[in-house]
Amino acid sequence: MFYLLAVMIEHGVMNLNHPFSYAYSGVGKPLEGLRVRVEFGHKDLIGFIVEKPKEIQGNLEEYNSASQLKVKEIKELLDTEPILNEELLSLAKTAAAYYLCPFIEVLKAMLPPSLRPDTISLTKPKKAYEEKYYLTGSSYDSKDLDRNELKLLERFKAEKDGLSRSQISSKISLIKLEKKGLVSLIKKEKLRLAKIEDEDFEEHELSQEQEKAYQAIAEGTNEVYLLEGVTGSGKTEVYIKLIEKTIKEGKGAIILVPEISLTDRMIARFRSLFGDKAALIHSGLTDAQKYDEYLSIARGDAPIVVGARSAIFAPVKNLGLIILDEEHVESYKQDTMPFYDARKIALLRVANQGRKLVFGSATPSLECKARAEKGIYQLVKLESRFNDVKLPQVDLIDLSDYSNIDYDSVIISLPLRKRIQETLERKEQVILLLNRRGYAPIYYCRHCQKILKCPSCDRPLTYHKEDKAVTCHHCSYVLKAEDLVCPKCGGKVFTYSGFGTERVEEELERFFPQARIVRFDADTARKKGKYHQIITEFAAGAYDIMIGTQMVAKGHDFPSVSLAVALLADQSLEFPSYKANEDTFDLLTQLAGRAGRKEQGYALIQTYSPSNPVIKLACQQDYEAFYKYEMENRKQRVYPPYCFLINITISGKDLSKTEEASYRVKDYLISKLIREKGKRTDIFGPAKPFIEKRADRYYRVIMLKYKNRDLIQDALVGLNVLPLGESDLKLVIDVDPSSDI
DNA sequence: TAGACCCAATCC
DNA sequence: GATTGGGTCTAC
Repeated sequence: MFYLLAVMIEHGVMNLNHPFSYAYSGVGKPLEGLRVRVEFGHKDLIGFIVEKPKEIQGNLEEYNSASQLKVKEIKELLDTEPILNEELLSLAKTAAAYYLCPFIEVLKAMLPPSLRPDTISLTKPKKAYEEKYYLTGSSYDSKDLDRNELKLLERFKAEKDGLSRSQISSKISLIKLEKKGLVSLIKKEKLRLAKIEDEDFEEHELSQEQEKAYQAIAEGTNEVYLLEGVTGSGKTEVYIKLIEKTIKEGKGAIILVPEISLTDRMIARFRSLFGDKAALIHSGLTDAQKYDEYLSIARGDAPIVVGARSAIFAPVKNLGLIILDEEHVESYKQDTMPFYDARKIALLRVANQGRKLVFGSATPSLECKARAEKGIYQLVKLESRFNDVKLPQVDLIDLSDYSNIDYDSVIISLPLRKRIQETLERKEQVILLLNRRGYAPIYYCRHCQKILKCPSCDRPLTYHKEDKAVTCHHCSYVLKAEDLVCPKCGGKVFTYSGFGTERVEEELERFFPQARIVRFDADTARKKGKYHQIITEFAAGAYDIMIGTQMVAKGHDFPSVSLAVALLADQSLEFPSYKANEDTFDLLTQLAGRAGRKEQGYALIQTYSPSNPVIKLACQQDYEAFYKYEMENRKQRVYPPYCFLINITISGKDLSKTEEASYRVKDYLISKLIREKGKRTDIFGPAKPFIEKRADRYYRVIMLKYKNRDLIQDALVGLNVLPLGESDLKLVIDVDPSSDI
């Protein structure tokens, strides 16, 4: 007798995305959900048992000769119990089908490195133990102990957490005490959890409005809620109360924030309320920490999970509530395999489970808001701000109006200069946003005007003055700015145009020599700990002005900021994505929200298009009006939420072969979706994406707009096994892409 | 004619 | 994804 196992192997490719049969005739019973070590071809790989093992009578040889397979015996069972519970296992299956990606890739995304069905998991940290001496006996006659032994015994009595060998100087007394059975060496699991800085939080009673919102969700019968509340309306307090209730009912909760940096405050707050019942999960933890946090969640020791995107897969026992804060933020969507969206996964996890899901936002995504309006989600609003602080007043500065511009600086207009000066005089802080790193985005030869471009990506290189380098922001290409030679004319003199944060910083230093200025972008935050350092120092008032990329707008609390400025709002508006309007509105709202946490603040928007409706609505801080405007826009152009999108990207090293293949893919889709089904599905492209070439590969995108996924699922599954001709050509499917380019 | 090189097939 | 094995090309 042996067990026949259906095993998925670790290679995350579509043509291996089916179970392979293996045999197990060793001791014990293999289970669905265990990892195994198997020989696949000629290599040892990790596999994952995906079905309930079948008992087969007779021996393996007989079985193999009866079937045409050459079933091999597995080499080893790697786990003693399933690494995923039933819910997560079935979630993985659903997600793999929805995102059209290999099942094993979803598992890898769900599990910490140490538990992944992946060869690397074998070398990753496992449980750590710590050996300490503990007081284990109590009956002794003090006459039998010498002075040193008694002294040591007293220490043991005082130290409940035990003493490690190195903490004890008198080893002889220790051995004597051990022999007398009074102390003994005990091996305990050591948790390598992330250190949380102690912070004091004042927890307030809920306001009437907050209480009402809490009641609506706590007593509602819906599964999904949208908690719509302006910045500063106190959504977090409502979350906390909901989680308290969930814990009291003996259930667990997950709360997601869009970025790792925002988990700091959240976890600190939850640890101060719930102690070690709150676990933290995000990709910035060490592998050991991820493993320990994961296990303490899976065991039920930590029923509350705080985290970024990947925490949506946390194995919370008896999960009752998921909260997704800042629901509209695009970082909930992963832009690499398996391209999942935490919002979608959250919806899958609450479906038909008697659980609740709360989406929170000041500017909900159109999809979410539309569903709330339709009554699919229950809409709960928070309309007043904490302490009744008024929303910031937002003013426009028209950059196309010459009277605003002093040619001494194009980017820091005259009215802006005045407002910064006034703010500094009041000893208040200023935040400036420019969504572009580096000194200048264009670097060109003074002699022949040739713009330097990345040889791999064909996009202009950015000049970084501080690093004395020109770099490509789409790949890792870097050139030293010294002794550069123009590839076209051999010229040696270069100049630049346009503005990046570095250059604005320099301008600010020129205009406000007395001000303390800090730059906050991926370049200055890169170094470890710098991110946090800049935020805390700025919040503590160590600087007067912060200039940075969009990370300055993220939900950090800077009480002394009274002026927030978008230096060039047109920048994000002109981005060729159907979401450009929404992203711009969100960014400007988010930025304005940085000003005036204590009392009314001000925001300034510099723009070349002051009559643009999105900019105007952002100035009025009118989300509802923006929602109506943009819904109409989407309806006209048929974009989500009026349809769903799928992007199919074909890439290759050879441009013409890539194009040829993409037309073949389109032909396939036409034959499957239009001719065969007779259903109307819109197929667009192949088009050149915004970044047509990246790291020596050319890209083409085909976009599908559809309304009913069931009707196109077969065709999509077929796409994954479509022969592309060249082995170098790649096809990637992105379901619900975060943009259409 | 060995070795390089490329592609398609196969992996249970 | 990685390897293999067979076919073809290439240099001496």
